[in-house]
Amino acid sequence: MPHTSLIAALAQHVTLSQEEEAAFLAICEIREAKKKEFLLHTGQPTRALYFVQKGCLRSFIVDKAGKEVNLEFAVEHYWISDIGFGKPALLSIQALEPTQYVQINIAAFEQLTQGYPVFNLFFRKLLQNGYFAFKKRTLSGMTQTAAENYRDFLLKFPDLSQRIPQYHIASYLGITPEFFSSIKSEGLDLYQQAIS
Amino acid sequence: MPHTSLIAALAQHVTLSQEEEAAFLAICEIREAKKKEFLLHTGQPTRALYFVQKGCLRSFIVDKAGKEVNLEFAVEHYWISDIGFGKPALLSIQALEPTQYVQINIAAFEQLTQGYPVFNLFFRKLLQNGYFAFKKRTLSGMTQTAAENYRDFLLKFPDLSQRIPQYHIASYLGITPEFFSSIKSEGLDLYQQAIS
DNA sequence: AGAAAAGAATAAGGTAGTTTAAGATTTGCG
DNA sequence: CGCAAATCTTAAACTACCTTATTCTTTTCT
Repeated sequence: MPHTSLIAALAQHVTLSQEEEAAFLAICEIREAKKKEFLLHTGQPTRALYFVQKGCLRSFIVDKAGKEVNLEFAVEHYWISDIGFGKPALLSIQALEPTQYVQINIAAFEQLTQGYPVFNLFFRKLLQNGYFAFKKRTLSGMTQTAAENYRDFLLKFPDLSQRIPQYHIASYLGITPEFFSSIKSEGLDLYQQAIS
Repeated sequence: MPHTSLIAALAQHVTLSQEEEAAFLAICEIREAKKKEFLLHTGQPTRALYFVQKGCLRSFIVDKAGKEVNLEFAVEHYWISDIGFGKPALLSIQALEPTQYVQINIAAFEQLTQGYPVFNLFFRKLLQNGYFAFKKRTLSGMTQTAAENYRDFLLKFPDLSQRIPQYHIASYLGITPEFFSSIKSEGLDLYQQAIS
């Protein structure tokens, strides 16, 4: 059952009939990305959304100074995408590990909503969730110190710090790898507090 | 025609029949808020979204230190809301000027989508737009200097700096009123560049 | 396995933005 | 109008985080 986790993810938001489920699966493509492979480059029209079955993807932008800034990580059972469908993508999306994912073409999805309106609701909820999570993280980023944000990261992605380079985490936290290294060596107590 | 601007805002996203338009207007309530009046308090269940016809609303949170952090301003023809419908609101929403707005109850809206599925699409687009705009601003905030963010603010809300206290703008930019005051006195040239 | 490349730690010096505090100016309101 | 409260400015001391540079460690590639 290659789609088990995907079906479970759908069920979180909507209840589907057998027929709807099948129609949805028909537009899903299972794909593999090698480590460092790009699924989307900034500036390309956004054509798909992605659901990670195994591995890890990141979304990021390049700032004026040419530095990459990580926005989101998507590990097992996470959705990820740029958002301005049709418009040129703000973000790039890249695999940080060999990754197995489901690709859902937006045009095909729009088609699908014609015949099965329930997917409008599904997509709406997905967007709401993503927007909510992003807003929450942004707010934390604005009002907390870097060490506190790191603690939040560890709670949200318990094993990810063992799987990807630290400079990607630093970038996600909005700090330099050097400063990240220094808060780690000082502030491990914060994490101890968090998990205890 | 008290709803002219609202209808125009709908038309940006979807094409509606007379009947659909009427059905939508039936669930809209026109309201007035006095200056400083709250439309939503953090922690309350989110029940509505708002469309500003005249005036200005802000959304904000209170951080751990007790300080208010402004997230979004909504002036004429802007939508604003918390996003985690049903869940306790992350944000508070408050009027910064005497404001005339349209309130759309979420439960009533959900009802409406039963009979008129086009509103699922509408809402989805509204969310996409909001998410996109928020993401864009957040990214700018992360990669730009405060003076550059201020310039972007002036371009997006040309007259708002004359209408509301400056400390609200400072809060929106994520800086203190004192530092805001200092970048203003130095960096007006940036704005001159921007509008020329 | 061994060379090359990528990543991590540490340290010194620098800057954007904060804090605190005081004074100046504007606004709201009886 | 006139006073009180709210808002804005300036400035000095301070802090979180950055930059650059060097060394050490780990991973990747052939």
